[in-house]
Amino acid sequence: MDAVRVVIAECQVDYGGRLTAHLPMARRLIVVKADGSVSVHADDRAYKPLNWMSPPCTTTITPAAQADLGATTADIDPRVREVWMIRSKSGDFLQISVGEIELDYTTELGIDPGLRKDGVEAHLQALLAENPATFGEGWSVVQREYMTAIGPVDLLCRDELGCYVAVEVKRRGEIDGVEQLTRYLDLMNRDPLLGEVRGVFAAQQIKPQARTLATDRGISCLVVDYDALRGLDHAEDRLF
Amino acid sequence: MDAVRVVIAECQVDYGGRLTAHLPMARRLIVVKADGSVSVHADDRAYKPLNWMSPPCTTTITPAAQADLGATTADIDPRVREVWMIRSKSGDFLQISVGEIELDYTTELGIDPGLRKDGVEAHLQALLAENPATFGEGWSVVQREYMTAIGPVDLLCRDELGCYVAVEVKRRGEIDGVEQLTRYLDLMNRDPLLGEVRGVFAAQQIKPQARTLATDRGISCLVVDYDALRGLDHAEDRLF
DNA sequence: ACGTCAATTTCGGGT
DNA sequence: ACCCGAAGTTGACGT
Repeated sequence: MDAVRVVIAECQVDYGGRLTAHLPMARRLIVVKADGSVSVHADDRAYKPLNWMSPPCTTTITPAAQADLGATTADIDPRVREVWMIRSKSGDFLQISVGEIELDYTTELGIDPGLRKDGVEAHLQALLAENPATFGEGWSVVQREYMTAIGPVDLLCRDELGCYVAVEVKRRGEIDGVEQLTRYLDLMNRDPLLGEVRGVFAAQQIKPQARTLATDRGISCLVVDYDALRGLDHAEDRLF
Repeated sequence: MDAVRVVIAECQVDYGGRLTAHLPMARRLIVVKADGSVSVHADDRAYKPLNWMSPPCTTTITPAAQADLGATTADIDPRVREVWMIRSKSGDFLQISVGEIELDYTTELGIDPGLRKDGVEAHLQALLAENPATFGEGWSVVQREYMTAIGPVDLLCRDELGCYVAVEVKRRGEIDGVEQLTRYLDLMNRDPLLGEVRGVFAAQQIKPQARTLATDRGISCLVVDYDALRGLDHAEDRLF
């Protein structure tokens, strides 16, 4: 069924799976997408639903009269007209007890052309790789995504003295990124071929605690101006 | 305006802010909530919209004819009937160029009674705090959320010999949790008042890599059975 | 399939 | 307001 269904109705919701959750009866927006996913929204909390079921999952709709026959645990709310049971393969379930329905609209949307993004971490890494002078005069990039046993280092560089430097690139520099770079440096500094490897933590923004931790570990911090870098990039495009 | 608005329409979307993104013209589901948030959905990707604007933000709707007057950069798609400009205070914007509208429905949902959850990390921590024998005979809990300079340790305990033990509680134990506990232990072991502090990593599930890293650092791992603990809890309720 | 890491993460709680 | 950590995180990518 390749369509979206939008429902506004009184409903009560019970979820069981990685946790259990309950929503008392109230009027809400229910969206069923072509992928089978179901989400239940209140009129706040931005785009996050109160409760949901991710695809793949299957929905079974039962009239309240029949659902009643199987109900042994508790009385069914008399307002309930039908029960939607949505199950995933992992055993999660979302039970929506639907009362009065105010809107029930189904339509086809077709395939979406998809989203084009610009400005994510990968672009920042690419721009830095093309402009190693951002780190300092005489710096060069040895390799992007330099593989180690525990994962890829974003940029492996050499400084003006030829010393290796591992660069961790983040859009927003937080403590996790420093931990990540620390793990790489610990490993790389056991490799005699590389000699002593220094670390640079490069991000558009660096949180104070991340900077403190980095400094404490002898890692340099570099705040990168994405727009300026992109400008450099465009300037080069014009020159050559 | 305390209401939800559900629109199904042809639209093109342009976002600028922390990154830039573009969606070509296609039929989509647009949801405007009472908090002012706007989200644009395709019929897949579960509950995540293709693009959105989080509250607080303000929406200005302009008929295409007028929007055209201000258009200097590019021709406006002739299918566009009105332009929604949604702006946040931080300068992010979401521009939705709306074409043919298939559905436009607005209604009040009222205040939602809200979601009740059970089984999150806080509950696991509370159950462990009430049942320190889970860690071992003769263990006691000194404090929950024991504050350190770099954040709160989930549980500070004493073992059967009276030695301090820092416990990190997770629903799912992964490498980040081990790093977190390691930072706490590094700090606490500099405090002469505590003496030597050991570490315990307690979770419902522990990933192999997390276990390996923990063991390597002298941190004990404990897999906790949430249901059994809850059972203990209920048993106690009945006994006293 | 699993592990790793990014995300316009979002969301809630504390200081 | 910022900072921190949890989340039913979700999602993409590589092994």
